[in-house]
Formats: sequence, C-alpha cells, structure tokens
Amino acid sequence: VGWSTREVADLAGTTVNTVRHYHRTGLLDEPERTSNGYKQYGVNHLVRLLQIRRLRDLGIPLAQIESMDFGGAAAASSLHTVDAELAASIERLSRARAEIRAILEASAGADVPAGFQHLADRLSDADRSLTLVYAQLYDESALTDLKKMTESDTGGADVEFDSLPADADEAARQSLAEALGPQIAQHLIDYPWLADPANAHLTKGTRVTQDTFVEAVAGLYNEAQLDVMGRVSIIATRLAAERGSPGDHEG
Amino acid sequence: VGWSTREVADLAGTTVNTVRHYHRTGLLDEPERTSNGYKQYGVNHLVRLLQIRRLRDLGIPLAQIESMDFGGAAAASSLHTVDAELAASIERLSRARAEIRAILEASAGADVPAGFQHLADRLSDADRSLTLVYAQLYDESALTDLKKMTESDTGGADVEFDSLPADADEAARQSLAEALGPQIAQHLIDYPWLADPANAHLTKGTRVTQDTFVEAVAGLYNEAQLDVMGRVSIIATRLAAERGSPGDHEG
DNA sequence: TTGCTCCTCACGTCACGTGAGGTGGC
DNA sequence: TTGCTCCTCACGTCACGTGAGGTGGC
Repeated sequence: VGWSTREVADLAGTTVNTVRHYHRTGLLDEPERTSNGYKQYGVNHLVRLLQIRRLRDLGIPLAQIESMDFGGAAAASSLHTVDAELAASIERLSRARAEIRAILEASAGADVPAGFQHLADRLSDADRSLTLVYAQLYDESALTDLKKMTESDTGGADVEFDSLPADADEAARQSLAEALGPQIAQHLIDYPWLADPANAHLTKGTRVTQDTFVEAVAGLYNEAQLDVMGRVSIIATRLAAERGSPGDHEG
Repeated sequence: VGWSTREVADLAGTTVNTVRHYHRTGLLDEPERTSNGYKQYGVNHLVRLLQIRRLRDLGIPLAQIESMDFGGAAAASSLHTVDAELAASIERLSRARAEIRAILEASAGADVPAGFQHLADRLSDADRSLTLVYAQLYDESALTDLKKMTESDTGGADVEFDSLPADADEAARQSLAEALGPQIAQHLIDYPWLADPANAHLTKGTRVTQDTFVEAVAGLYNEAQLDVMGRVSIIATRLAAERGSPGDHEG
C-alpha cells in the first residue's frame, strides 16, 4: 500500500532529490508518514508527479506548472510560449553546430570569427585578433568584402608584413610599402567604402567604430608595421586615384 | 586610450556583469585602473573577451574555456564533445516541440502521455491518470496496442463505466459487466499478452509492475467500478476461451 | 545640487545535485 | 555489529543578473 520516495521517483523516471524539490516548492503535496517517519506516496501523488515531469520534459518551468490548469485549455498559452522558446533555442544550437563544423573542417581555432575559418592559417595572430574586432564593428556585407580581400592577398608581401620586426630599417619599410601598395590600391577601387570606413556598413556608432578601430590597430601591430601601414595608405590612395580616373594621369 | 567596463562590454556584445564575472573566475585579467579607480581595458583584453564570448556562444562551458588552447587543435576534442551535446539537445527540444504540437492540435491537456492526445476526450480523469502510469510500466508496442483498444471502444458502455457511482446496485453492476464483456474478450483475443501482463512488454520489474498496476487501479476507480472490472474479467475470459477455441464449446 | 557612470560586495536565479550527520529495522 | 534505506538541513552548481550602498567629475 503506497510507495517510498525512491519508489515513486523510480516509477516516474526521476530522482528522490527532484521529488523532494517539488515538495519544497509546494508543487507536490507531501504524503502521510509511516510510524518511522518515512513518506508513503499514493496514486494521486504518483499521477501528480508524472504530470509535473511531463510538463517539465516539454520545457515548461516549474513556476508556470504551478499556476497551470493541467487539463484545461488554459495551458495552451503556456505551450505556445514554450514552443516559440524551443524553436529559438533549436535555431541557436543549430547555428552553433554549423560553426563548430566549420571550425573542425578547417582545423582552425576558435579565435577567428564565423566565416573566416577557411583562411585562418593565412592570418597572423594580430590579423586574427583584428578580424574578431572587425566582426563586432562591421556588418555582414563588409565582412564578406573583407573575406574576398583576404582571399586575393596571396603575395609574399603579406607574409613579410606579418613578420616585420619592430626595428625594421627605413629601406625595408619603404620597399615593403611599395610592394603592398598596388594590392591595397586595388582593394580601394573594388571596395569604395574602404575610403570612408567610418560611415559604411557599421553596426555601432561612427565615433565608437573609428576610435575602436584605431585603438585596436595601434595595439595589435608594432611600430614598424604601423609605419608601413601609413606609407601604404599614401601610396595606395595615389595609385587608386590614378587607376580609378586615368584621365588625370594621361592628360 | 582604452575602454571602460561598459565600453568593452558593449563592443563585445555582452554586459558589464558578464565581464566582471570573468574577472572573478580568473578567465579575464583585470586591466590597470585610472586614478579614480575605473578600469581601463586595452586591445588585449577586448580580444580575449571576444574569444571567450565566441566559445561561449558555441556552447562551451567557462571551465573548459579556461583550460583551452585557443588557437591550437587541442580545442578539437572540446568542440567534438560540445557538438555531440548540442546534437542531443536539439534532438530533445525537437521531440518536445513535436509533442507540444500534438497537444495543441488535439486541444488536449498535458495530463496524458505522448501519443494519446487524440483520444484524450474519450478518457475519464481516472483513465488518463492510469494511462500516465501505464506509460511508465509498459513499452512502446504495448502502448500502441493500448491506443488501438481505446480507439475501438466506442460503445456507450464505456461512458457508463466511467460515470458509474460508487453505490451502484447489483443489477446495474451485472448488466454493465455483461455489456462490456464481449469488447474486452475481443481485446484478450487480439492482444494475447493482456492475459499475462506481468510478463510482457515491461520496462520495469515484474513484481514492481504488478504491484504498481494493482495499486494504481485500486486508487483510481471506485468500489463499484472495481467490482465491475472483476466481473468483466471473468466474463471476458470465458468468452475469449469460447471464441478462441470454438471446438470446446461445440463438442 | 542633480545626473551620470563607475565601483564593490552580497545575494538571487533555475532546477535540481551533493554531501553531512543521524535514524530505524534486519 | 554491519548494511541498507530513509530522513533533514545546508550548501553547491552554472553563468551570470540584480539590487544596495557608495564614489567622482560635470
């Protein structure tokens, strides 16, 4: 006649702690005790426990179960809410899985943003860090352009830039800048928004973006690299202007 | 030069509490302070925070992130583990959604087990409770059979049984038992395991199942209903024997 | 003086899980 | 006496969220 705590728990496919937890929260009435103080559960308790477990398995929080009419259609609203939450959760988890797959397939690390795994090995540590920051500042289309640029930059000059020592001499800096110039000039032509990055494809404010970008670049690259960047900028801007409007040059 | 706590949090798409939490757990170093005690984050902090957030968004627990080599392939194992967990979660959530849909479509309550929603309105409260208990004791195939039986029981006798008062008189009990007999006899013939329920399609032990079943039935139905059940059992067994092996009768 | 941002505890959330320490019948 | 089951606190888990109470510069 009746079941012990462990028995109802086993029958309901759950644990004694769960049953006791439901007592504490008042979701499940405590049954009568036997002479030695042991709880003796009846069918009503078992059924109630099974109902609670069923709702919990559907993802309904205990607080909602408490205020829920089990049989009635009053539960429909709760169920709709939970269903929407479940759908959103599945969406999120599926996206996470897709990204994990992308990382594993490229045998890349997780220190590169979504969509950049396949070029992880072509980026230096600083590049990967900057790319992470980029991903927070620019929108999808800007990131797509950035991917294309990275894919097209196959020259040895990029490798040279990544490993440029902080104390590189004047000649090294200038020749590297000149080697990189045409590449960057082409990017400026292909992606005009680069010329005015503060006002294009942003997800945050212009000011914040600008400041963050400057701060990130300044913190991630060494003095020589920053110097080369400055030189490249000047060279590429000039080249882009010449190529972009050849009339200026030929006239 | 540097960002405040709110600024790094915003840049990383998270909250100040999250950043502080990572400091407490030692996942993220605290930056230098300005003269007024405010924290001043640098690029290294921002990048580290972005890396942590990325891993968290993929579903990796903080404890694993702490012991993880971000760039290296050492992370692959963690990612595989998490991927399997994500797959399992998606599975569970999808099943939950399917059940919620089933409940909503049948506009049934959640007080009936999976797969029984479409006949929820043909079951009394006691029947629904017993079905919940059944679902814990018997396997899928037994539940399928049970569904078929419930679907075929369309007579008014079932309704009469469900509403039988505890003090029903002798005549009412006997006539109801005789009305139900043939139906149950057919079940005994169609589903032979019913004759020996303790040994067929069980998910728990024979003894436990038997005891639980008896306790549940005894607790869910009134005295008259239990009496009728006993009478039906005798009648149905006899009828099934006659119909099952007609030779006994004709000989 | 008011507002705004920053700071540090400390406690809360959610649904339980995990000991610690003790009892009772064989 | 040993083992086993039951019991009740009380604290732990996970990843933060939420006040409370106070500071500092405009």
